[in-house]
This record gives sequence, C-alpha cells and structure tokens, in this order.
Amino acid sequence: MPIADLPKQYDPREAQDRWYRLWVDKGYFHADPASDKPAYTIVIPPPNVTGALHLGHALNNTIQDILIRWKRMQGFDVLWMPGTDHAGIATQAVVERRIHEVEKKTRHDLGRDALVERIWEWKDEYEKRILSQLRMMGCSCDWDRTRFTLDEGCSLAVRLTFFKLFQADQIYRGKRLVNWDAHLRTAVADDEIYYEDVQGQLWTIRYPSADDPEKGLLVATTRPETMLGDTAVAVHPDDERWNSLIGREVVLPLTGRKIPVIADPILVDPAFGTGCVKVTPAHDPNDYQTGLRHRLPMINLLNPDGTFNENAGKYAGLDRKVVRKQVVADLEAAGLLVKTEAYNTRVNYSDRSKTPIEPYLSDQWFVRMDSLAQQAIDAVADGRVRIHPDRYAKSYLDWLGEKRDWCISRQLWWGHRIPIWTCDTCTEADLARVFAGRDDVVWRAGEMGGMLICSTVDLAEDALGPEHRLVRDPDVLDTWFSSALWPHSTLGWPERTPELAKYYPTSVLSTARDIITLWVARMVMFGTFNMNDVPFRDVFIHPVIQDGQGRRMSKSLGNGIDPVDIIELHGADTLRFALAAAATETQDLRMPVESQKLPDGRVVNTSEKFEQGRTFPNKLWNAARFALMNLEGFEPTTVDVSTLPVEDRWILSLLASTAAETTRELEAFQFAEAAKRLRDFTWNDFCDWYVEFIKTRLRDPATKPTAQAVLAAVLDGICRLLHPIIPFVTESIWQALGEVAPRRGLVSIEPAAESVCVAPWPIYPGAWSSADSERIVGQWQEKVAAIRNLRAERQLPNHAKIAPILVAEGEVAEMLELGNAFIRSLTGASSLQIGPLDVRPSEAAVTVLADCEVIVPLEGLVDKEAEIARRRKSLADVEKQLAAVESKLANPSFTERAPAELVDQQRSKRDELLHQRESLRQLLGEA
RNA sequence: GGGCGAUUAGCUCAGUUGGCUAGAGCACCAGCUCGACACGCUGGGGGUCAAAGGUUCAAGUCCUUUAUCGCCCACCA
Repeated sequence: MPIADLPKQYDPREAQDRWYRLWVDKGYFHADPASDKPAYTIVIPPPNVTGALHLGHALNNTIQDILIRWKRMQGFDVLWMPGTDHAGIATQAVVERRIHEVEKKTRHDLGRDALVERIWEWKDEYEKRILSQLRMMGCSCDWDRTRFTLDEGCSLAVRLTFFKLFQADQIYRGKRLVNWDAHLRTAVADDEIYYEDVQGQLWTIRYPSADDPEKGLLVATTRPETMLGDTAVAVHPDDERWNSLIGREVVLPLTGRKIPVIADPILVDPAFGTGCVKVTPAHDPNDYQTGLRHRLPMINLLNPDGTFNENAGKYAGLDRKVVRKQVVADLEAAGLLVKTEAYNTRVNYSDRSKTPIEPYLSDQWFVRMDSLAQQAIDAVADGRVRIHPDRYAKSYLDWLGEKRDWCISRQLWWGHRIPIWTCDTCTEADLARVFAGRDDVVWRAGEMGGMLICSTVDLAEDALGPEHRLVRDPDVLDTWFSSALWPHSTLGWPERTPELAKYYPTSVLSTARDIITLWVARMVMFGTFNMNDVPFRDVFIHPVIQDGQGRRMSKSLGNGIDPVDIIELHGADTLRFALAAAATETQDLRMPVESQKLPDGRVVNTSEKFEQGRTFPNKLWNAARFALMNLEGFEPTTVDVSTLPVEDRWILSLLASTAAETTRELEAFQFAEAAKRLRDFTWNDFCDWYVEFIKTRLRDPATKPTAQAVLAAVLDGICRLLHPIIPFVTESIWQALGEVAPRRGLVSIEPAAESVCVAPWPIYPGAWSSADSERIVGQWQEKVAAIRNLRAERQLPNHAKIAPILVAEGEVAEMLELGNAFIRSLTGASSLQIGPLDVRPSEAAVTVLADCEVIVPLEGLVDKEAEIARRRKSLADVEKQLAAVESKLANPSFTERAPAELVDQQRSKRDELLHQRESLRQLLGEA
C-alpha cells in the first residue's frame, strides 16, 4: 500500500485477522523438539469449559503471551501448550441446570451415559469458543498440541498415577463428612454452599449420669435429632462445674446407650451454653474431628434421601424434620428437656437445590499427604520452584504444612472414573489366580472386608468368573487430580516422548492466587512423584481483577467486562496493553466499570482503564506513518554511531537503555513497568522530541540520510520491544517498514526478519550509551520548556515571533549552542541568542534557572506588575528551598553521617540556589 | 479467630536497598486545525502520602499501635 494512503487512524480489526493468519501459516507458533535451541515452555492454566473467558483469563493469557513472544524473539524454542479443563463439578452443574431449565429433567432421568454425552456436547461448544477467544487476543499457542484434561492422554496419565499411588499405599479409602444434598442425593463442594441466618431454637437437654440418675449433665443443641447418634459428651478439662465427671458415663436419653464424658479443650468453649457439648461424629464437622481425636464410634443416622436409618431405632424411616419434632416431644415427655429458647443459627444450604445441607459420613478416597506434601514444601523451600511475588510462598507453605489428606473422590458422573473395582465375595487367592503376573492390576483387602482392586485397564465384571462379581467404584476423581498432572501429561507422559525430555520442567506457570493450594501445590506434588522433578521453575501470581468498588467481577452482579467486547471496541492491542500496564505486584486490580453503547446498539461494560491502551497503538501508528513518509527513497548505508549528531546519539542511547531495562523487567515479571517504560520512551522521547528534532534535517538532502537511518533503526527497535505486548500494530508497522527500508546497513544490530514475531530481541552495543548526549539534550529540553512556559503564561498569540535570550556561559552555553536550531524551532522563535547578556531588554519575561537566565523580550507586551509579582514569587520559592538546604548543611550530624556524595550534592544545590537568588534580587532591584 | 495485602492528586495506580520541591495515565483548566497523530499538541492547577507514636542526620519508604477496606483459611454446639 502506498505510504500516503495509510489511514490516519489505525484499524485494529484488519491487522488482527491478517497478521494472526500469517503467523499461523508460517508456523511461528510451533515448538520443535528436534531443534537445538534451548527450550522455553509454558503450559496454559486450562480454562474451565463451563463458559467463555473473562477478563481474568485475558490478563493471565496476555501475561503468558508476552513471555512467550519475548522468549521466542530471544531465540528460544518456545512451547506454549494450550488446552482446557473438564472442571468436574462446575461443568456438570451447569449442564444439569440447563437441562433442568429446558427439559425439566434431572440427571437421574437421563442416566449416567446420556448425561455424560450431553456434557461432552457442551464441552465441544465451549472449548471451541474459548480457543477462538485466545486467538482473538493474539495468543501464540502451539495449537496443534491442544489438549483437554479428559482426553485419552490425560486419562492414561490419571490412571497410571492413581495406580502408582495405590501401589505405594499413598491412596486409601476412608470415611469423611461430606456436604450432602439429600434432595439431589449427591455430595456438593464447599463452594457450592451458601449460609443463611435462620431463626431457630436452642434446646437444653439433661443427660443423666450412669452412676446416679439424679445427677447428670446439661447439653445445649440446635439439632436435637442428632442426639441419637451421640457417642460422647465433651466438657472443658478446666471447667470445675463438670470436670469431676470426666471419664464417667452418662445415659443417652431415648436410647439408653451409655456414652463417656470426655475432656476436649478444642471443641468446648466453657463460656458458651451449658459448657457441655454432645458429640455426634457422623453428623457434624467439629464433632467428627473430636471423634477422630478420641477414637469415638461414629454412628451414621441418615439414608441418602435424608430419612433416618435403622441406627435411629424407632425413628427409622422418618424424615429428619419429623424426627426432630418427635425427639423433642419424647424428651419433654421423659422430663429431660430443660429449656427451649429462641436462637439465631446459621444453616448451610445447597446452592443447587436450595435445600439444607446435611453433614454426611461416607466412603471417600484419599491421597496421603505426608511425603508428597513434604516434597512440595522442599521444592519451594530450597528454591527449585520460585514463587513471585514471594509473599505467596507463605500461603503455599502454610497450607502444605498441615498435610491434610486430600479427598479425591467426587460423587459425580463427569470426570475421570476412579480405577477401582471392589469384590465382596472373593479372596486374595481368587485374585492371585486370575491376575498373578500382571503388572497393571494390584489389590489389597478393604478396611471393612472385601477386596479393592486397582487397574490401569478396564476390568470386566466377570473377570473373576461368574461367582465373583467385580463392581466398579461409581465415583469420579476431583478435577484437580488431572489438573495436577497437566505439565507432564500434556507432554506425553507416561510415554517418554521427545517433548517430555525437552520441555519438562516447564519454565513459568502464571496463575491467580486463589488456586495456589488447589492447583500449584498439587502440580508440584504429582510432578515430583511421577517425574522426579518439579513441574516449573517460576510461578507468577497475577492480581485479581475487581470492579471499582473492590468487588469481584461476576455475572450475577453484572459488573463483568467481556474481553471480546473490548477487542470489538478498541482492538486486541488495547486490551493487552491496558492489562499489561495494570499488572503490578498488587493483589487486587481495580477497574472501574462503566457501560458503553456499541454501534450495533448493544450495551456493554468497559472501563476507563482501557483509555491508555486505546490511544497508544494509534499514537505509535501515526509516528510510524511519519517515519514511513520520510523513509521513501531511503538508501541504506552503514552508519558509524560515534559520528552522528547529538540528537541521534541521544535517542540511540535511550533506546539502548530502554531495551536493557525492559529486558530486566520482563525477567522480573514486572509487566506494568515494562509497558509504561516502552510507552514513555515511544511517546515522550521518540515522538515528542526526536521526531521534532529531525524534521528540519529530513528536509535537507545533505543531512537526510543519517536521520533516516536512525529514524528507521529506532522505529525498528520500538516494534521489536513492543511486539510482545501489542503484537498486531507492531507487525503492521514492521511490514510497512520492511517495504521502504530493507534492513541492511541500518543503525541496527539485527538481521532482517520477515515478521517481527520472529525478529531477534534487541541487545544494543554498550557503545550506544551516551551520557554526554543525554546531558546535552537535557539542557535543550529544559530551556525549551522554560521558553514555552513563558509563552503560555503570558498568553502570547500563537504566531507571535519571539527572540529569546539564554544567558549562560562556558560549557552550558556550548551545549545550548549545539541545539540552537532545535530550541528555536520548538519554541517558535525567530532567533535565539546564547551567551553573556550585553544589554538587558527593558521589557521582558524572565525565568531564572539554576545555570541560565531565560529572557524573552516583549516590547509593549509586558504587564509590569504581573511580571514583578512572578519574580517575587520565584524569589520566595528559591528562598524557601535555600532555607531547607542550608538547615540541612548547618546540621553537623548530617554533614558527618550522610554519604559524602549526598552532602556535595546539597552544597552544589545551595550554590545554584544562591546564584538564582542573586539573579532574582538584581532583577527585582532593576524593576 | 489465624494469615496476607491495601490505604499516596477527583479516579486508577507507580514510587526498587530510607536521600531532589512525591510521579504517571485518565479527569479538570487555559491556549492551539504548526505538513504523523484532535485517539493529537503546548502550558497549567491539584496531594498534611489513612491516624498516632517511635527509630534515624534524614521516613511515603523501617518498627509499634489504631482505624477502614479487600482476599484466603478456619469456625460459631
């Protein structure tokens, strides 16, 4: 396209389609295990297939793509492994809810296979959508390797891991209290529960002593019906009212069972209620823990549907609500109900059925955490895995330190089925007869009789013959079990693939802090267990995005921002830049939400936070347009940097330090700093100053070629440095630049590349660094600003030509003289005098700087009173500063204890201020 | 209850091992169609750095306490 036809406004849409296709077609995103380049690997935190991506995903994937693109440019063999997560509970719940809404059917109506099939359909739809969203954002994943946590490879990895753990006796079956939804007849996760404060009652019941029916204990409870399952009464060991009874027994009313009185300082708060607590291990989480501590029997009273079972004696078969009434009535009749009072209590409800949750004792599978957790602790403690920011290492270590066994079974249908078969009738010998010699089947006796058989392959129901039926465990594994294998299962484990050899351990994991324990810790455990090495070297924890009030973004609050909307409104670069610029080390990232109407009439949420990212790509685009217009007909020549004019050496010096600092910041995961630095360099140094400096040079054929060479080199550098953050606009510019300025003989260290996506990351020669030119240009800038300020403050007409005088001597005068033409053109001056002052103009606007007096003669335009007032104000200001500096220098402890450098600095500052004061006094004296 | 974090300009945030008159973007005010860009240019106003103590020659930065807010974990018989 001819340069002159390049649009004034950058069109992100066209660039996005075009360049993304180019990158994919050229195969830039492919990792190549056979290449001899060093590996750099990130496995994507697989998004849940429950729904579309939200802004948090956009942030995380922007971060990952920045790292990936940066490392690709640095010459690494880069692999970004994409994929999605089956997200067991969440996905099944979403699909079940949908089916219920539309077809009024429950999962029991459909049956296991049909439901699972329906969830697969859902998965296909959302996976497609999620992956296309990632592409829209510009993510450079190796798409041919896309994986899913429930695919064949992951299934194999899951089974083998379970098998190995079972074999190593790291997996066991045990009892656990789960949140039971009696209406849906399923266990629900902690995060699917909500609390409600309910007006209830507190009943006080008398438990007679076994020795002496006249004596006894008083217990208070909000759930009297559970007393049928009590197996102890607990008191505080220091409570003198009751502690004489510790070790004795009481008679459990209505049942006649004798239960012990135990001492438990954890469960019992002597100040609450009666100071005695009934202990029902099977139906209350605290009591359960108490039961474990005291090895109490656990009596399960409930059937799965919420009715009481045979353990409840005469109450068997009745619903829990009915039982409560009956128990209270019976206690009252027996004269054991001491008191009934109103009491507010918190009741747990299932989010899905809106019915009360029952703590319910059931068989579950566990992974032992002792040695696994220890290995994961060690990995972080000894630095094999580094967590950034490092404060998050604490929550990781604290959580693992508890070493609470991990309950891995879920009463769901969507997920990896537990590879366990049970057989109640067979013996060790029966199993040995059939399975002996097989390395894919192991077994052991269950705790309650029967055999537990674990196998990596499916076992037939009649594998042991018709007389011994094998029954497969109906449960599936916790989603995090397969997620924990993600870094190695996606690389081919358990096969010893070239990928596994080259890309494991991966380089960086980027994720949110809420899954440090759920996911990160477990990946370290399983990675270490299966691979004998950590899964990644660095973990970057990014902030959580909130709305302007500090609330999480959510569908129900309607405060969510859809990344796709931002892309539609402003383009993917804007989304990426804004997110990168916001990704500091903070833990929460607030984005004030406002709504905006789209051209198609749709109203969407957006945020002012995208403002910066919105204008920046356009600014860059226009700077590039300027450059491209001026590069037409450019004949590349080799340029010796040391011979270039000051302004060229200045911008190259800044480019070099910007590149070095940006590299350092990316290495330290300081994305916001890198984004801001690059923006500042591009906008302030390059656009505001350098481009202005060279405008005249570009009009003179004699000075044009070097200016062109430097202009092209800087634009080239800017494209490379910004490409990881804003890939599309930089590619647009790169391609256009390649047409007018083939990269040969430029002031550039890098060879050509057909796309900035694979252009080498810049490292500039140390010789480009030029403190001198930075000082000189700094001088110019300061004086330009002073003159502009004088113009603006006096509200001089725009076309008024001025002839400023810079009163300076020696080195300062020399430096300014070098920039005479620039200062003139940037201030709209017709002439500029630099040097000692011959005759002070009678009417002038004046600013006194430390090393220079800036005078703008304004014959007939000066408001003398205002001028004097300004000078007085400056004088007062200088005197205030001087007083501060002098008091510092007058303080002996300062001059003695502060570093000499700092003291010298203050001294020279004092000298400057004294000089300024003197000049101002003279000025005021003359006026 | 335990842990982590935040509190700096109207808003969103920087401020690295203590050391210039505390910075940026947005918003605000004034002026600009000057040959890349009005998604722009130039200039400007605006802050007792949550509060109170302390350490230090020097505190936005370190320590203690308090207040408010957020997140995570545990929990209210």
